[in-house]
Amino acid sequence: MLKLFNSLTRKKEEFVPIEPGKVRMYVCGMTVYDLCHLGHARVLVVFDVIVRHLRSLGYDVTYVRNITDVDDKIIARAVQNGENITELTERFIAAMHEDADALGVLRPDFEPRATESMDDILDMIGRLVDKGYAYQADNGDVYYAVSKFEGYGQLSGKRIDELRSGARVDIEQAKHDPLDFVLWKVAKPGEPSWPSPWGPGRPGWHIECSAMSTDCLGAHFDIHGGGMDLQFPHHENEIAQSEAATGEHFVNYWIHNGFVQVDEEKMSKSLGNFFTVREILQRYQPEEIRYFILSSHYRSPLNYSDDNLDKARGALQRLYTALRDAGTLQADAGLDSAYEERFQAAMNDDFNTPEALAVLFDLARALNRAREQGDAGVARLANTLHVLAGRLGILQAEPESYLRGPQGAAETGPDDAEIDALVAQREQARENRDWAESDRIRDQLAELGIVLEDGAGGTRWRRE
RNA sequence: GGCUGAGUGGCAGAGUGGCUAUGCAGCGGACUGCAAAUCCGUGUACCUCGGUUCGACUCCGGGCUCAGCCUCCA
Repeated sequence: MLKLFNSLTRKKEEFVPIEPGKVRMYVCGMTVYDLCHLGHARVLVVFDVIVRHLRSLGYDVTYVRNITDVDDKIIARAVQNGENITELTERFIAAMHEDADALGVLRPDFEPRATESMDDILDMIGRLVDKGYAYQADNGDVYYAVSKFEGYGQLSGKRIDELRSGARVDIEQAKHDPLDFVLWKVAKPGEPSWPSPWGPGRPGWHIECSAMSTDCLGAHFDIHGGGMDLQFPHHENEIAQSEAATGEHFVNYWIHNGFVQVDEEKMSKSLGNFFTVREILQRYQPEEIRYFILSSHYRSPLNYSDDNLDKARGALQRLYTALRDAGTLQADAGLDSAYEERFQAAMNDDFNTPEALAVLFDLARALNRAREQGDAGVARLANTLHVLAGRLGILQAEPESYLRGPQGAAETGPDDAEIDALVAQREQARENRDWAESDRIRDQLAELGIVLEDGAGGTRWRRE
């Protein structure tokens, strides 16, 4: 039985889908004006693992993750670069896909874009205006009247009067209430725009998600996710828009992931303390980033440091070593039910990936022990490790190729052939019992970051 | 100020009202020409002060500290 923490109720609840056997899930994706940083990577990986787990439970999952491809920042960046917004967004969408693919993130079933959803957006704004939840202000912008929506503040645990008293002095005099937010922005000269009953303009940020999620999944769906910082106001506003427009309950379960931090501080663009996925990929393998993300619970803060990435590398080395030493995988060897149950129990407990990883390590030890003792269960344990790890999207590479490091590492150090040659040379020395020469070669390789392992079947090597 | 969440051993990070988390690092042993890898064993822990309880790191209350949201943000 799957339990998950619902931000709406702030409680762990049993998951019950609206339609038996099916899950409809929407996650707020990126605004594409720059490269993905580790915070974006965390959202991608966390919800990827959630989808994988739901599917492993047998659910037919429809996963939607949108792309925001028009907003103030995109427009500003495009102006700055002297290009149109489509050139800019296409470039960063491609970059995001590259990063997501590298991290082993499966593509969502639908990836709607704001600019391709104008009909749905305009339709929803129209309904809100018709029902009296929205108004066109003197400056031409269309606003949502927060005071008209009764449940406002439930998701974020905020009270309307407190929000209002704490609200900053608004520059936008056109609003009737400082809490009102924009649904449609009239275009200033030179800005990209789409025609609408309220004049040419572009959608506000919140309305696109309401429109796209409703279009893809219906007015009422199971799970809506995103980063913790979207809880307010973005998701609060989505609820207000969608429920006012459709008259239906919007979402049953809200899932919000915690932040990536640097030195105990949120990683963000404005603080300038962010690391892009590509920067990190120059020094670490993608799977190491993925493991690092999964090594803490999705709602906990995740502190970025080289030390922690190094630990992810060490952990993967151990798991891959166990798999490598177990020999060729046999997919028909079956699963060890005790380990599978423990693993699923961990994942069913609000997607407890650290606990699930601990099961993998116990499995690795059992596997190593079985192999050393010549037990018959090796193939089954190895297969179990491989399959369960696959549900987290790790350990799917050829162990030897992971342990020998990426091609990138070969560019700065010796290539595989050179290493093989030195290893062969050392093998010769060892046969002659020339330990001094043997150790000299091993030390030489060690300085290049190559570690040797002498085993019964010959010498193996890996990059540290 | 309001509202969330968190404080676990050298580091990272789960969890539980009484019973080994797990990984890395450390220590002892096995294996090895020596190593590495692996296996076996092992040490160090639950912010603080009260309360509940036969018994609390785990529940309740106060305090302290930290992070986040309240403004664009994953």
